[in-house]
Amino acid sequence: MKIGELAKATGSPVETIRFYEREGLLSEPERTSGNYRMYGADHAERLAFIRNCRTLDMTLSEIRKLLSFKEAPAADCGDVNLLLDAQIDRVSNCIRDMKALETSLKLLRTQCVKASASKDCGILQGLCESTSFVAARRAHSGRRTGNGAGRIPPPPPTLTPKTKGTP
Amino acid sequence: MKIGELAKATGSPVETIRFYEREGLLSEPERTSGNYRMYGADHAERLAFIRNCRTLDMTLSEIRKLLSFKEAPAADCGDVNLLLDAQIDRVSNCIRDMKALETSLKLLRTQCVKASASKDCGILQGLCESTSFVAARRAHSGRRTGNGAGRIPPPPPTLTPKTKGTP
DNA sequence: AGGAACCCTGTAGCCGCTTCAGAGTCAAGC
DNA sequence: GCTTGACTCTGAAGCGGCTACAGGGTTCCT
Repeated sequence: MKIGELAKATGSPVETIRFYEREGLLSEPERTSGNYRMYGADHAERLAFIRNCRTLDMTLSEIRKLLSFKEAPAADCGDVNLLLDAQIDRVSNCIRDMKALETSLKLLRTQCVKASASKDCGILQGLCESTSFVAARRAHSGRRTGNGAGRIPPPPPTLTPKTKGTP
Repeated sequence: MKIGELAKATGSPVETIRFYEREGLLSEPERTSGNYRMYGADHAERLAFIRNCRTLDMTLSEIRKLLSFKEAPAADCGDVNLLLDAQIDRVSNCIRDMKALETSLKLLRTQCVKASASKDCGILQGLCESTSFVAARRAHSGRRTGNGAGRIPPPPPTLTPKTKGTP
């Protein structure tokens, strides 16, 4: 099938399929005389696997690992379990953090029940101060070094104005 | 104070402060004769505001809006409430989705309790199929058009191999 | 005077796509 | 045969929110 058909069959955008090919997740398919990609059932299956993993929020590098396990059918699958456990951990932590965030937001929201002038708005004032509303969300969530485009979400700042000074 | 002092005072990396300046969230400060940025208390306050908002996972464009409300002290703050409500909504939806994800992952995890050969691993097999493990996580979470680097998290695929065919 | 610790600008990288520009291919209908 | 339109191709750039360099300049302390 052509790329558009594969796209329809799996529900993935065409561009994403080409992207996975560039990334080495999908092998390069045969081409027609007109240079169109032609896919078979094996490609569709592999793509479905990838999309399933993505739906479970795994990174592409994790998916790469899983695919390599799939390709070594005699190997020990213990690492698959580890990988999944790590993912479950990440998601659980994320839920915990998001709940704290929700609490902070709702608390902040109570500071201004009815519309008034901005200068009297308890929300804007709350956002100026440091401690109370934001306190819940600090530390934890093992900030994976490297980048910051937090999927699962950003573990951003730690905010606690230190009394300045150069020690 | 110099940028490093501001950084220490607010707990934000120096590079982030420069980044906010480039993005127009912080105004350009005065410079010393040696071209060093020199900040005052007003900058520190504004930066604290921004970091608080980021801690609450607001986007920079939302923060820009909030800052503009702050700067128009006579304006109606109803939109601040709306903005916060939208954020609360997003976070709540995210939590719901993440819980479904957690459920899927844990279900999948039960498919392989003890390490064996990859080819017999229930997890890898589960990831090949489409329905069961992944089913929880479909539709909803209003995929904001534009980009895909989902903060709060990605609303990825919809996977349901349609019976192919060109209708 | 020398060296450490800071600061500057500018650019590239992270993730997982998405979107675009500009061109080519192919099947159907006239 | 010729046009139309739907598809496909490549390559590069953009999103968000930073982070991390490289290659220099400035200040402060000894």
